[in-house]
Amino acid sequence: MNLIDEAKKQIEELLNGAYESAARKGTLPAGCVLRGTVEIPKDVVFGDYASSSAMAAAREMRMAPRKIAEALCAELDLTDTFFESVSIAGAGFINFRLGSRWYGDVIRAVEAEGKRYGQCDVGGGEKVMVEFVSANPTGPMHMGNARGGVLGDTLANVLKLAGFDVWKEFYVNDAGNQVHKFAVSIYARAMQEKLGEDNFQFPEDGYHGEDIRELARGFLTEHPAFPEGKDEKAWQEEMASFGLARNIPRMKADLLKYGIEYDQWFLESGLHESGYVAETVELLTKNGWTYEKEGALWLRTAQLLRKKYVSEGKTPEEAEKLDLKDDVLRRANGFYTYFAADIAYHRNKIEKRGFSKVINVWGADHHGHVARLQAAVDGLGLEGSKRIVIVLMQLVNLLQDGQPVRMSKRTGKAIALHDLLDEISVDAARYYFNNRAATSPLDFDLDLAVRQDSENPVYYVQYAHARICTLVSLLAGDGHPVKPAGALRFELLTDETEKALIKQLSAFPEEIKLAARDYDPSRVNRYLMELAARFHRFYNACRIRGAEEELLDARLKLADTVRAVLEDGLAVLGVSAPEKM
RNA sequence: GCGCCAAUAGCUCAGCAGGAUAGAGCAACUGCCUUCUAAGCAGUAGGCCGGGGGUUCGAGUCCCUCUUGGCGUGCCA
Repeated sequence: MNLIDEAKKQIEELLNGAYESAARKGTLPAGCVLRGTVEIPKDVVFGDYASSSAMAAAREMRMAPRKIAEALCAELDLTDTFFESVSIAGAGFINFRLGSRWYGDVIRAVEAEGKRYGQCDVGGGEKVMVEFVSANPTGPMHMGNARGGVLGDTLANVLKLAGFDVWKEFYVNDAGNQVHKFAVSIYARAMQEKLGEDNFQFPEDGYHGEDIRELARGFLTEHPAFPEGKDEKAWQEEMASFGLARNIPRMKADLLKYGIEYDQWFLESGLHESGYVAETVELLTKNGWTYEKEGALWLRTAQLLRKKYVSEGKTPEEAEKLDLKDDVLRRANGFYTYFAADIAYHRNKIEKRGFSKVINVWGADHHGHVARLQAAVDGLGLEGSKRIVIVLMQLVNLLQDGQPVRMSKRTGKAIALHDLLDEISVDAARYYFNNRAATSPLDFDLDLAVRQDSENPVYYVQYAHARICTLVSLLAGDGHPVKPAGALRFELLTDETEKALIKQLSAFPEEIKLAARDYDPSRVNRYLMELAARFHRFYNACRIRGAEEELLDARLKLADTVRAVLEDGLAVLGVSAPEKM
């Protein structure tokens, strides 16, 4: 149950009812509709909830906001509501103060719903896919992949709680140009092993990383006859398969260390082999969106984009002015581009597998691709602009000693994921990578992340959980087990820290809802920080052990309720909730 | 050139379907453990929310413009 929603809804109903009777009595003009929002004021002196309806209605009613507020308040009956008092303040805010019943309701709701507390049904069982990381299997994963992995996995958890039917997928680019480069690179290293470093030229645009040398050596161990018996091309093909067969399980293992598991690892090669890419391109041709030029087959991306922009509200003149380019789908050499495969892949997601929404976590450097992909899928008649959601993630700046470390796959300087985990815990990594909204760049300071002290905010949250666990078991030893909520007197919880803490408990379902709406799981981090902070404040202000019996029981229950929500919230993040620290 | 994203405390960032006196963490300073975990709490200090216009009863939040930074603009993926 979302008690914040309930409270807001109740205020709207109260005010609408008050307006109707005021209009009947003639204290307010009839025929108006109350607008304005209900929100939680920053400062509790203004009450627990505030409505701006009176100010919003001022113009339409031709009355001073405070006069409107007074007329509304005169008609309010708070009997049997969450609220005990109402007041008018400032320019015409109507401020509501919660009665004690509401606080008990929150704790009882968390107990009654158990693990379901925090869930909501905005998803309505809608089938959605979250595709994330999808790193090239031609080399080790780097920091950006780690962030994407944590972001995607956490987002999937949030969407599940919000009532979506979530499928997690990794798109394996095991076809196309970069696999060719991969094969050529291994081949060159293998030849160098055989002939000596200086006697075989390594391709300039090849992959220079040490991992390629290792793959070459591994290949030679299994194929001592190399380079005899087959031609260059055949060897390279075999090397590509060999390398992918090594790298893909390695990526799976690395991600699993972060607690990231996929429902499916989807192979790009399958789309090519089954003819699905060719068929998709044909479909675009049939729809009139392609043309041939200089031996290649082109997509009329510019035209598709203009159509998309106009349907999204731009005027045709504005759209015409944009400098847009078409894309190649099939090269002059007969091979399909990555773009063609990607269009086919999204057709597969939407048309073949029936996902009503596909959410892709991409690095911000791919942003130029977003609208083009959506427009292309529009061209297939599959509502790409509506169904494809791209969460753009700003890149990770790796810092050491406060100085940026340049990362480049080509020069092989990428910091590998499994190395990172040797340094810091999974908990710290998962919290750290989810600590910023995807839209803001993330500085990853190696020296800072390695520190296992209170510097890292994850410990602040975990500490609150551990503190409560100790407390609960200590009191159980004293003969004070946590009791069911039904028998407890929560109206005894009158301290400001107690009320603030309960209000934060009530916000959990709302936070999940907003995190799902904005595709922003980092909200959960901030929520938990605040919950932990309010607990620590309560803990310092209100003693539990030694308090009078009924108060002790109510406070202990409150603490234990916080523990449960911390545990569930940390679970969303994939972070453990330790009982001792 | 064009396009996307950003600019808030010394540092890193929240706050953005407009609301009251702009918040947190880190860093600095002052207090609080004979009583439930001090990985904690309380307090002090720190801000023309990049500049300028506009819409509004009301703008950090929306619109325009300028400045600065990141990224993109491949028959790469």
